[in-house]
This record gives sequence, C-alpha cells and structure tokens, in this order.
Amino acid sequence: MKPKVSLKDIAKEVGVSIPLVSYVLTGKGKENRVSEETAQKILKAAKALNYQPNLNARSLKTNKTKTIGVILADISNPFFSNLARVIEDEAFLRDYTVIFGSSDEKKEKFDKVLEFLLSRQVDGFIIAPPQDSKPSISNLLKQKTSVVLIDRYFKDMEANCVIIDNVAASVSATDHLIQKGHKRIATVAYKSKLAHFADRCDGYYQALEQAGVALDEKLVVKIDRESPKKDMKKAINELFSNEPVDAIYFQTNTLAEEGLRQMLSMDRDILKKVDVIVFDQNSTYHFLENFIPYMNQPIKKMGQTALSLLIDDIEGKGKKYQKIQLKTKLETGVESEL
Amino acid sequence: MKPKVSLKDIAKEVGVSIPLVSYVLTGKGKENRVSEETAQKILKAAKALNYQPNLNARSLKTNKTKTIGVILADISNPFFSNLARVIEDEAFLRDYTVIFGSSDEKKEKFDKVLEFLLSRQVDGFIIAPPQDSKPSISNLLKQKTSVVLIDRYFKDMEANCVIIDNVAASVSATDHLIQKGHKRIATVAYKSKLAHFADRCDGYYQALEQAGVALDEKLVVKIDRESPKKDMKKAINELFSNEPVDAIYFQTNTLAEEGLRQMLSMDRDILKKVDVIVFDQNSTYHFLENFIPYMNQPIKKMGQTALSLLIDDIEGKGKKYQKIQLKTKLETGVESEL
DNA sequence: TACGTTTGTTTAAACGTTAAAGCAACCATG
DNA sequence: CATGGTTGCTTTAACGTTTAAACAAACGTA
Repeated sequence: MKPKVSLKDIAKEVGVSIPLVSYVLTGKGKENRVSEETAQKILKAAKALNYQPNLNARSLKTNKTKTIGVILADISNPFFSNLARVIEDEAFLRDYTVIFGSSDEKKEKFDKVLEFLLSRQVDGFIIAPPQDSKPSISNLLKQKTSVVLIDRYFKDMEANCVIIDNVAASVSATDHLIQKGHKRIATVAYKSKLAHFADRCDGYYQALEQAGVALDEKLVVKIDRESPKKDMKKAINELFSNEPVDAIYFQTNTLAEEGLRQMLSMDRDILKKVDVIVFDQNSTYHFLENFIPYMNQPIKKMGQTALSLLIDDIEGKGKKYQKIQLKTKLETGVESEL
Repeated sequence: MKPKVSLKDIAKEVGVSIPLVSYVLTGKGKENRVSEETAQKILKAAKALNYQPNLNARSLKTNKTKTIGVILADISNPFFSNLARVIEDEAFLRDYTVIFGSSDEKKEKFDKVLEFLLSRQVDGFIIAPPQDSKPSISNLLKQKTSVVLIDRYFKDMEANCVIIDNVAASVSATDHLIQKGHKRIATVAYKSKLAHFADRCDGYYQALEQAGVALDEKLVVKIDRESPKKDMKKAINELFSNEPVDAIYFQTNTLAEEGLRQMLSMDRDILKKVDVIVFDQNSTYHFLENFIPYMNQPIKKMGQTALSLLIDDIEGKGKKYQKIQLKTKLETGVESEL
C-alpha cells in the first residue's frame, strides 16, 4: 500500500495549518474565512497529491459513517437482488456506502445481522423485516435510529416505510381472474403473520366478495416456508383433484415458481386448463407457452424512495415519518419490453 | 442514539487504565501480563455495560478495516447474486464486512467503483473483472493490495484467482451434444476478450476437433452486450434458416435465457427439434417440457474459496499467489433436488 | 490616537482506539 | 543486601480528522 497522504501533508506542502486544509476541502472555507488565495493553493495541492480523506478518522470525529445497513430477506432472491441493485446504485450516486445482510426470514438471523450492522455504526437502515422482528425494530426506533421499512410494514408502528398497496394489487389480480369468468379461484400464499401478506389475502377476499363469489376456504392455500416443496405438492394435488380449480393466484414469485413447476410436471398442458396470475416479474415466464399475467412492483422507485427517505432522515431533513404507498401495475397480454 | 460506551467507561468502572481494558478485550491480556483477576473484572464490566468497540477508532489506529470490497458484473444477475450471497454469509461468519459494487461489465464503471471502495479503505478485493480492467488491477497489485479474482482471470497476471476450468467444461458440454450424434452444433457466446470466455470457445473448438467434426464458423455466434436482443434475434433466425442446426450450446445463463425465449417464440416445439445445453443453473428451466442439461458451477465453493484466499492474504498468511481451478458438473437427465 | 471589528490564520482539544515505553513493587539469587 | 528479573500496572504518544477558541494584523470609525 502506498503511504497515504493526509491533511498534514497538504498543510506542509502549502505552508499552512491543518485545520485550514480541512476547512477548504470540506467546503467550509468561506464560513471559516479562508482567503480565496490560500483556498486555491490548498485545492491545487490536494489534487496534486491525490488526497483521499481518511473516512475512519472523519467518522470517529463526526460520529457519522455515511454508511447504511440494508437487511433484506435473501439477496439471492430475484426480487431482493433487484432491489439491492437499485439501492446500491442510488447510494453510490449519493456517496453512501451500503452493507447488505440477509435475514432468511428468521428473527434470530435478523437480530444477528442487525447487531453486526450496528457494530459497524451505520447511520441508518433500510429493512424488509421478517416475521416477529417488530420488537427489535421498535427498539431501534426508540433509540432514534433512522429506519425505513421496505416491502413490508407493521400495523401501528410509526415508522417510515415504502410499500405497495397490497390490498389493491391483490384485488386487481383476483379481479382479473374473475373478469375472465372464473368462479373457483384458488390463491397460494405463505403461512405468515406479516402484514403485507395478510393484505394480499385480504385483497383476494375483498375481490371475491365484491363479485359475489362465495369464498371456499379450501381454495386458500398456505405454504410453510420450512417445507415449501412438500406443502406445494400437497396443495397442487388437492387443488386439481375431485373438483379442479379454474384459476390460481400465486402471491409471490417464489411460490409461483415452485407452484408452476409442480403443475407442469403433473400435466404439461395444465396452463391450457387453468388460468394463473402471479405477484412479481419473472423473466423466464416467457418460456411458457401462455403468457402469465403478473403484478409488477415498481422496484426501482421503491429502492430510490426508500433511500431518499432514509438519507433525509439521517441528515435531519426528515419530516415526522412517512408511509409511502406505491402503485403496482398488472401486466397482461402483450409481452412488455423487459 | 444511546451514548456509546467506550473503553474509558469500562476503565473507570473497574478502576484501571484504558490500555489494560484494550488488552483484555482484544485477547492480548496474557501477553501484556494482565492479572487473571483484573481481566475477569474487565470482561464482566464490558458485558455489563454492553460494550461495542468503535471500529472506526480501531481502524484508524490499526489501518485495517476488516472490510472487503467485492466487485461483480451485476448483482441482479442470478449467478452473481448467488455468489454475492455466499460471500456475504462467509464474511459474516468471519466478522468481515462486505461492500458490493457492480461494474456492469464496463471499465469506466469498474474504475469508479474501485475508487469508491479504495476510498473506503477496504482491506482487499474480490473481483470479477470486466473487459479492459487489467491495467487497473495490475495497479492494485503493484501497490500490494490484496486481490482475489473470481470467475474470470487474466493470462500472464500473477494474481490470486478462483475460477472453473472453462476449457474442460466447454469440451464436456460440447461433447455431450456430439455424443448424442449431432454434427451441426452451434454455440452462442458474448463478443468479448475476457479469457474465460475465450476458454469456453476453445473448449468448443477442441471438442469438435477431437471428434473429427468440421468447424463451421457460421455456427459460432458472438452476441454484442450492447444489443443482445437484436443480435440474438438475428442469430437465431440464421441458425434456423436454410440448413437448421442440430444443437446449440449457450455459453452463459443470460445468453441462454434470451436465446431460449427467442427460439420458443419462433416455434413452441423447437426443443423437440434441437438439442440445447447451457452454462449455469437456472431454476426456471423446469418450466420447459424438456430438461435442459447445464454446466453447474460450484458457486458456493467459489465464493468460500475466494474469501479464504483473500483473508489469508490480508492477514499475511498468503503464499505467493494461487490460481485455483474448480470443477464444474454437467447436470443431465434426472432433475436434481434444487 | 485609540478602539472595536473584520480578516486570516494558528493552537488546542477531542473522537476511541492501540502500541511502546516507563515504572514501581516484589521476588529470587549470589 | 545489592542486583537483576519478573509481575502488574500506568503514562505517553499516535492514528487523521473536526471544532472551538485564541490570536495577530489590518481596517474603519470616531
């Protein structure tokens, strides 16, 4: 490693004291009455020596790290890796560093990652909270840590969050199937207490009710994350026994993927007999003969909004707290340009 | 934010000097002759006060950040997001922080990200280098920065790297198609000067030659990253005009995805007429009627090995430099448990 | 001519660590 | 009983910043 150049070196070079250099290079030259002349000299020397500030020293002094922690469920899940990418890009532009952690939807892992990030003194968090993580997050908020929830939220928690309107999205998805004349519409969800999943179920119920379609509890399938394959197999088998369903609404991308796989392995032509609609984009649905309508989440906007909200909060520009709900778009029919 | 507790607080609590506390808490108690008794008191107090070391202060002093920079092509590409996940997990276990950056396969973006990470004083890098990034990386090495290349490498560069045996993998993939009796075997690759891509092409050539199959240059398709859809469309059209091919070997997951999409939109039953083999796993190939054989890369092992190599190097345990080549596995036939 | 103000700079202190050197008290040894 | 080596601790200094306070010189005003 090269011997790093510090403020000291520049100071020596120009022949002034260290603080003066600091003032100029952090843009506080004017307010500290540094003469234009020396300011120029300092800037020139800094450039010549290729000065790079020591962020550790700065953080030590200012108690700000310009780093945010982002805890998602699993960064190898396409939805989250796309989100991660957006956040990474946006943070890069704003000169913030991002540290990612995956919770794997487990409270215990979540807490470990949280602690890890806290020990790194991040300035704030963007979090897609897993089930049962509410107390940990309340704790953070109590200590005035900047937090923005993303994708998920908690009822009765006064926290910044950026989510979609899951109820509306779900109503619209279900409605799409109803409009096609289906009556026996199943939905596949995760067994979870998370509010946004509950909302998606609610949307399904509401759509059915509004359309005057009787709810058949047997058509509401809950998959356990611990045994997704097994549960899905059982579910698909049941949905297609005796009295087959007309349509299925999968509430997440992972559910859809596994569900479709099972369905197709049972009957290659199944998509000719049953209509399917899915939450989230998946580029490989194009492999299927029939286009599968899906609920497109505005991932880019979600990530950007969350980061803006967070940085505003960190830098003290934040209003009270905001719950931002973005719109989803039902993609149907024509293949969109990816 | 809570008022953070520091070594000072513990020292005051126990009634000893600050360095003593530092010695004990960093496990250097013995070698600094701290008595067992006071050591215990210090540990107890640290726990009671829930002491968390200030890593910035430590880094400032030690010039180590326990942070590594990981530059991949695009973290939203499944191959890289899986790799990222493995590295994240492994680093977490070893108490290292990871900062990711995506190069988007562009030298300019790569350099920016590199600079960003350097300014964060990372201790080392894991890099999947894009084309033309060789000079930047040579520079790093010249300054004795710890670097491990992953997935890609440069000929004639003395750098740690963890890659697969691309030639062998490619020979084996091509051979698989030859064994099935095909003669007109096309391959689709990216237009790129990267060595690992060249190796994959070489493997293809070698396999053909060994089997005594004449090479037809028209069957070697190079896709430009700037216009992948357009190029792919043209290529697929040509491959299936006049004298259709018997089989196609796609050299990356993204190529395969786009290629298959185009093929299927041209003819739903195309996979009954042409054999396909692909580099990299993709969970949604299961949507297809026919199983598609693929080259499985040992992503987990790649990530873990790269991190181990890097940390060894950072902590001075590194041998000269190592080029580690892992084996791929041709997955064919029976659907494997994902 | 004296005096407050402005201008441009320096000095001092601090952030929380770690590393080296210093220092007393005790012990064993010849 | 002086000598030298342990043992257990403290003091000092430093890492590279930022912030506040101090200061000297020049200036404007009366």
